[in-house]
Amino acid sequence: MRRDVFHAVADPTRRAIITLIAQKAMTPNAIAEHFETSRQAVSKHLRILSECMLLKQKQQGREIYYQLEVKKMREIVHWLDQFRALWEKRFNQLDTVLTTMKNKKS
Amino acid sequence: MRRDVFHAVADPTRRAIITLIAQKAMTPNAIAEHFETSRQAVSKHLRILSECMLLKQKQQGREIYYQLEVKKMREIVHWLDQFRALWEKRFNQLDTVLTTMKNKKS
DNA sequence: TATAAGCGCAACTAATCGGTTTCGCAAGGG
DNA sequence: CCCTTGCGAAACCGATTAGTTGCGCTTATA
Repeated sequence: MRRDVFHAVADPTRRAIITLIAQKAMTPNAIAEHFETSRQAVSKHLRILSECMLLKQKQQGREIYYQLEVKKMREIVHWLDQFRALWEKRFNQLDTVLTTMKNKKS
Repeated sequence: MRRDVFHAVADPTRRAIITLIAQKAMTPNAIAEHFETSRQAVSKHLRILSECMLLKQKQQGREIYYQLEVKKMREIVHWLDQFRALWEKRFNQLDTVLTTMKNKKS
């Protein structure tokens, strides 16, 4: 069983849930109302998100409020950092080309 | 069959392949040498990456060189942008709003 | 106190996943 | 010309997935 942020984010419904509970804590029922799926399906997604360490939860009577552990999302950003240089290199190269053209003109 | 960048990135082997072919184009065999798995398994991953529009390929004789379409990775970055403001919450709300406005402009 | 609401958990199902094995085809090399 | 090499595609396998249905526990409410 693979449980990491990348797995959490792979499913589109899960991404929608993540976006939903990023701003404010919500109960499973409240979340389920935003989708076509059942409360139980949402609950399963919440369990996965929880196993991926992506959730903060707070019991309030018989209701459980779930909110996103936003910091955890930065793990994806960190992995993506290795590519940032590559797609910025394109701009740098373009800059070089432009500079060269400009210099040749003058 | 769900084929998007998030699906591509969900598998750890696929992430390793992505990292590998980000810098320079490689043949399936050359890629497979970096892992425990077979050439065929790598080929399957390449097919998936290709369906996710993450590959550039170039035939050279009987060899096929695959390289990462780095730009496509930015789709993940764009999705993550919605959380950036949330984990930079150490600023007060006005600062966050101003930063968001500034980033959207540039 | 009886009933309803909110929830997690377990069992089940069809679909999909990552991997292997096998095959066929095209391109080099002796 | 044959043999090897590099590759994709298909068939198959066990494991995992996302979803459903049904259950039982706890908490609120009439």
